[in-house]
Amino acid sequence: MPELPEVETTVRGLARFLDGARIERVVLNRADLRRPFPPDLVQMMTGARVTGLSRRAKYGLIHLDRQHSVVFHLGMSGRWRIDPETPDRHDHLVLETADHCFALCDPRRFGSVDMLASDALDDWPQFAALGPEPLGPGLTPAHLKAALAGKTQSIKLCLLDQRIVAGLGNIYVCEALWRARIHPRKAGGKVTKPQLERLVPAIRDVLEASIRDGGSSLRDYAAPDGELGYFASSFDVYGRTGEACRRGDGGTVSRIAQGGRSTWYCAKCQR
DNA sequence: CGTGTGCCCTGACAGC
DNA sequence: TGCTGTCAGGGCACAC
Repeated sequence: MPELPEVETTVRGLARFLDGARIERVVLNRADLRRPFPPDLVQMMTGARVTGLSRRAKYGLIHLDRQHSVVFHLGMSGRWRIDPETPDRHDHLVLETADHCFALCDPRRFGSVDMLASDALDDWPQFAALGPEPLGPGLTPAHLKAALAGKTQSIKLCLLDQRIVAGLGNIYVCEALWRARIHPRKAGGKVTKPQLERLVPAIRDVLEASIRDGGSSLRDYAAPDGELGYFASSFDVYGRTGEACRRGDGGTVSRIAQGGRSTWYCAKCQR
């Protein structure tokens, strides 16, 4: 499910019921996802109070009052189910507070759960390698200009590289390139300055719009099996093979493969 | 170094 | 009603 907006929405949804609560019970239903669960995860979380939740790139963080933070990644198919009515065979980690139950469900198991000292999060290799947050002050045309300099790789694949910008995935890269009218096959190093100046707000706008959509669904988040997904109706190109370009330029949305994944774009307006 | 490929895993859907 | 093939929001290990 998750790119940055979905993780942000998930973290906000979890925070509503988990922030400040004491974790009374922790159940692990298997030993690993992408990686083994931390060996001391259950012991550290059981009885701990949650002091806050946050997000970095596509990672969600649960901060505990024991100088440690639990870091989760939802991979391709991960989601948190709040107060599920029935268990799911892919609920791998389950947390219980006095009032609520939280199940980390991930059928494909591409996700991960790690635990780190809260004051050393920035040193964690996975975090240290990340580029700037796209919604923070670090994402500027100048940053992209420098990060993309000399790149022969396509701009599509460059934007999926979490070292260049942190948190974009396949959907929102397609959407941002469409908004900025940049051809996905254009070499990263050859994207012009005017294009970069369009790309930065395009990235911000598409992420912020999606977070707003997610936020509007938070109202029902506590519903049994409440689930946050993508808002496909709001996509302009993703998955729209053969449809008319929503810019109204007479172009048609094409689908190509890049790096083994699909890209959708309009050849008429994206150059 | 930068770049390209394949794999991890389950489930949904199309076509026969 | 099966089967089979393809594809899916991510990231990493490896080969060149």
